[in-house]
Amino acid sequence: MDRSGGRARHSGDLIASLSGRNLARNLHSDVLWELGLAIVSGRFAEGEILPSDSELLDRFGVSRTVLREALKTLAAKGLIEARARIGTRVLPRNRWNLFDADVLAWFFELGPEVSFLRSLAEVRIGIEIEAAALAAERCRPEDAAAMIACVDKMAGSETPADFARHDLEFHHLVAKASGNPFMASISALVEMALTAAFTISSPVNDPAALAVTVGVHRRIAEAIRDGDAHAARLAMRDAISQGFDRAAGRMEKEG
Amino acid sequence: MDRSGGRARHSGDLIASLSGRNLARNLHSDVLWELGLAIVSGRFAEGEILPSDSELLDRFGVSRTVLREALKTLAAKGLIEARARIGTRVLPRNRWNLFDADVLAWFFELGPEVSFLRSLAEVRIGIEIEAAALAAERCRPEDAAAMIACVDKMAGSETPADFARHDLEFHHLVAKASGNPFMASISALVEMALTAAFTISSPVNDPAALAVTVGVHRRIAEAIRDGDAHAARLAMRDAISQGFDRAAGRMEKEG
DNA sequence: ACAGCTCAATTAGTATGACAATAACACCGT
DNA sequence: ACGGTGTTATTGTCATACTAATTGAGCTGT
Repeated sequence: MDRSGGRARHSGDLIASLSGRNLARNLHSDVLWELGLAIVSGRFAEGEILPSDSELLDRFGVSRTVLREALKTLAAKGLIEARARIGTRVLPRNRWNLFDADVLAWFFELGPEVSFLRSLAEVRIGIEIEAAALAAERCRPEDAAAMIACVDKMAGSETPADFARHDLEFHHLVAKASGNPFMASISALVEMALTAAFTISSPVNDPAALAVTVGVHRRIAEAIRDGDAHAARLAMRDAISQGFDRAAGRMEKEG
Repeated sequence: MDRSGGRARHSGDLIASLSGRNLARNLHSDVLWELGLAIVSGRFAEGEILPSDSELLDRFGVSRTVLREALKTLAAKGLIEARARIGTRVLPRNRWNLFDADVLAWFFELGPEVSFLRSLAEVRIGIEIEAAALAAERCRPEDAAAMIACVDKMAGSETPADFARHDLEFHHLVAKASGNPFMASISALVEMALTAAFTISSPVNDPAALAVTVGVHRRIAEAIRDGDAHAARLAMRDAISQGFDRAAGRMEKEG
């Protein structure tokens, strides 16, 4: 119907741009996003059979090739499964690949609930605490120096976007210093998502909050530099839960 | 070449069966696996342009439809990116979706190195420690009872496969009790992968090791039942690192 | 009336060939 | 030397077949 229409990808666009993703404007990506959003939002419920090829063909006005490639992409992300004579079924949520950038973006596009953000923050705590501890044991002096420098840049940030970028960079440095590719991959994803959601509630306009945030990040960097895994754990937990509390508090106040 | 041939998916098959995946034997999945393995193994290096459509068409002897759907699936998993006139490029590893069941399976198919397994175990520690702590705070009495019952079944296991299944079930119960869908999703994936790798080094044939393993799992369940998040953390860390140490030790001993 | 079988209908899977859009590169005019 | 322009290779899209798999209805034999 409104295929050529509004194309309102608000938070999805933000996440997409943060992740360095090329928002290619090809047909199959349009269909993909529309179907992905419909599934994640529950308009196509779990276990439900979605319309047959020919009906979707009509609805989107694209060729079978395009439709099928979009469906294959959804299948690759674990959202659907196609079987002959049955149709294409929406898989239960526990089969979805929640750590896929697109799937996450679809959740955010729909205006994620606080419980969703909390779950994500909990994952972040688990992963990054461990990453900080590993970094304390493994990182080279120049890695630690880069972290300290990054904290200084955070302290000097003047806009929320600036602050968010340096914050992101800091956590990325820690993840990289952990020497664990999974840590780097997952924390990049989660941070990207949460940053998109939390940039609004930045501490840059509140000098006291800014000082606290910068201070706790400095504690992380110094603990890592000193090889103190235990202190690094504690400081990282503080940093993340503080950030979440601040954002969640503001969310509940505003909406 | 040997498209119709041996189809030797050893550890991949194990992971596939554990994950309840239907190993559909359609053409596009054959092409997908062959290309996926080639990329993960580095036969198509990061940043490299892989052969054009027409060349791959010849090589695999399939239609363009099939080839393109396989490529779209790889693109959905972040392994490749196609651009007109440029070709299809293998993306850098940090863009790969390492938490995809297929991608993990390809790594295991190639005989994962100890460092790879260690990285996975580290992720598991981070995630499951947090899951155990959350479970301690949130779970209902009947959840804790189910965990205790599961520990009993572990203690009574007689074959490595039995033990692995109950072990898996235990950690699944913890993840579910945490109330965090991401925890459940990621721990399911990681456990599945590590179980496939570690079933060999099961403690069932060593009564002393079995007692230790069962004991530490019982400590987890009891801490969760008592709402003691701190104790749950400690016990979970012990459980996972013990398991990894045992498996890694055996791997290095055997070759 | 029942059990089992066969066959038709439906749906996804595969094949093929054509054309459109894109972008690197060589070419040409200035 | 430079800037615009056309060529061309490569992916993107379309349309139309045909194949394979699987369900379910209807048929058949007992």
